Amino acid sequence: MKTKQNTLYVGSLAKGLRLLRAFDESHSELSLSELAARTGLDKSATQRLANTLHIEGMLDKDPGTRRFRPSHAWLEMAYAYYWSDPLVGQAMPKLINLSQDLGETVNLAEMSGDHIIYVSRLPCKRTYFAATVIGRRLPALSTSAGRAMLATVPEDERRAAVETWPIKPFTPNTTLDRDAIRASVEAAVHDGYAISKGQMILNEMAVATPIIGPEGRAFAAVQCSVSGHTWDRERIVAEILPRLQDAANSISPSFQSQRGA
Amino acid sequence: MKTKQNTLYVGSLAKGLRLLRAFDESHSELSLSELAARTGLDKSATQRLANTLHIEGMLDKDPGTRRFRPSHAWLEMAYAYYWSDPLVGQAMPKLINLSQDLGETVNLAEMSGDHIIYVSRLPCKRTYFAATVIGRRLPALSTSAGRAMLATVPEDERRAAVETWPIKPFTPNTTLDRDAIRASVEAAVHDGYAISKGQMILNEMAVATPIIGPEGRAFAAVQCSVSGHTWDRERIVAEILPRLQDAANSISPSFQSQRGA
DNA sequence: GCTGCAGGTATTATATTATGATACCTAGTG
DNA sequence: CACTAGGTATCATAATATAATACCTGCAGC
Repeated sequence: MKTKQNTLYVGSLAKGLRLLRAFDESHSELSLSELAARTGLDKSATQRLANTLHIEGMLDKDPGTRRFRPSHAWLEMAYAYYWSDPLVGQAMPKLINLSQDLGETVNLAEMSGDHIIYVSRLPCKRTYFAATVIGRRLPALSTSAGRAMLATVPEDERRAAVETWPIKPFTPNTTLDRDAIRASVEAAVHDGYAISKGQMILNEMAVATPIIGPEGRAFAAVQCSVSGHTWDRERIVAEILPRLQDAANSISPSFQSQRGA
Repeated sequence: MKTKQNTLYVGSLAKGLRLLRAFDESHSELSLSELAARTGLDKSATQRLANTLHIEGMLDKDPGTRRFRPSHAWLEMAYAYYWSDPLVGQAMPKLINLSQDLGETVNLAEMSGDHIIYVSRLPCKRTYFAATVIGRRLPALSTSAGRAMLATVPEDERRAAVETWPIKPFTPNTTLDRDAIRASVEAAVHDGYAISKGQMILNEMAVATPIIGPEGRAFAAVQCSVSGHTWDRERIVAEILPRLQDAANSISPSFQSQRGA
């Protein structure tokens, strides 16, 4: 193992985590050999690590197919996360009120490197599955929430982000032109909110307002998703935005603790 | 390490997982020494393992306080879980409809050993925080969902569960008398649903109907929580139950894959 | 019904890797 | 200012993870 030659680094643990990360949206259950292939570990290592994870209750194993799946422990981890994130506790009641008030889907997103991650979702209308579950990470530049947050950081940093952060097409309409993205972000600087259309799924519209943190900088945003068939920009600004902003502002208290190293 | 003397068991990985499990509801951020104390590992081991988890992005570290916290990766794990659980995809749209229809909080619970775990929650009214986040595990015998599910298993198994599964007081009204619990479960056998009152929090009421699986046995339930101040048993049966049952029945298709070893 | 193969399971000798004792820093307290 | 608690770094040691290999099992094709 030529990786991290550090006596404070436990390779076996890191490899075990690689097994966990092998599961995602399109790999929801994996056999031993698939795990080995996806992690790049050899058969023996995979066997030992997967077995350990199974014994420890992190992976379920179908006795018939011998395939591994994430266990309920993965949900318990989300539960523990929630208690550790001071924002969620503050925001939850206001988000519930907001979603009931609007009758539309309301989300809480946080900045996570150059992505955003949905921390809480309150779906009110049926949509596609991925829009209803928490923990989804999306490129910040392609989301209204990400742009609304970016709008609160200093100009140089903002520009750098628009130039370098990753983007990739989700729909034929996903904006891949960084100039267009910059325009959208700068509009958000001016307006204090961001609206996007069809970035993640066709005909979906989203509006987001930042939750301002300690130094005027946002690490989170409240976002509302609606159907582009029944809503347009004007009506969103008139009917949704005011209440969205009220909610975001009422959450804003001091969130000193920034995450990461 | 006298544990699992098995060559297919990687101790370091298991120890790393112990660190992760050290975080919970009442331990949302931990220092190195607290981690060591809670896991029973010595200082050096804790240091190395925590450091590894930090490098791998599983733990955030506050640069000021040097305390560790669950990272966003913990939410991503929930996301991966959702894709692996066939029930969630089936149930979600119906649950959304149901919650909008009722205007009350709707939950999806699954059996997890002798506990239930909330897999999806759609809060409609403000309640206490723990009732709004997924991944919470509760003793099955103390919940309407658990009792509704138990009601679908063979009699001997059911009796054994009522006798032996854990219970503990959450409120002064939590039922600790196993005879009373048996009565409640047997009522659910007869009625096809379970109603509980004040088990987890004072004056909260809950009604649950099982999602019937392959051999007539339920591994999941749809549950609705309401305030005991504004609802009573009769009104729940009259107004909530029918729609709850419709929802549960419409989900029921074949869920062959049972979890665990 | 037999053969071959893919995928899962079990064993073992080897040395790489995790270990934990100890020493060193740093910041906060009395 | 001295003291302490808590975090960080180092290192010799052997315990532990490793990966090669052999063994099962069940399925597909003949």
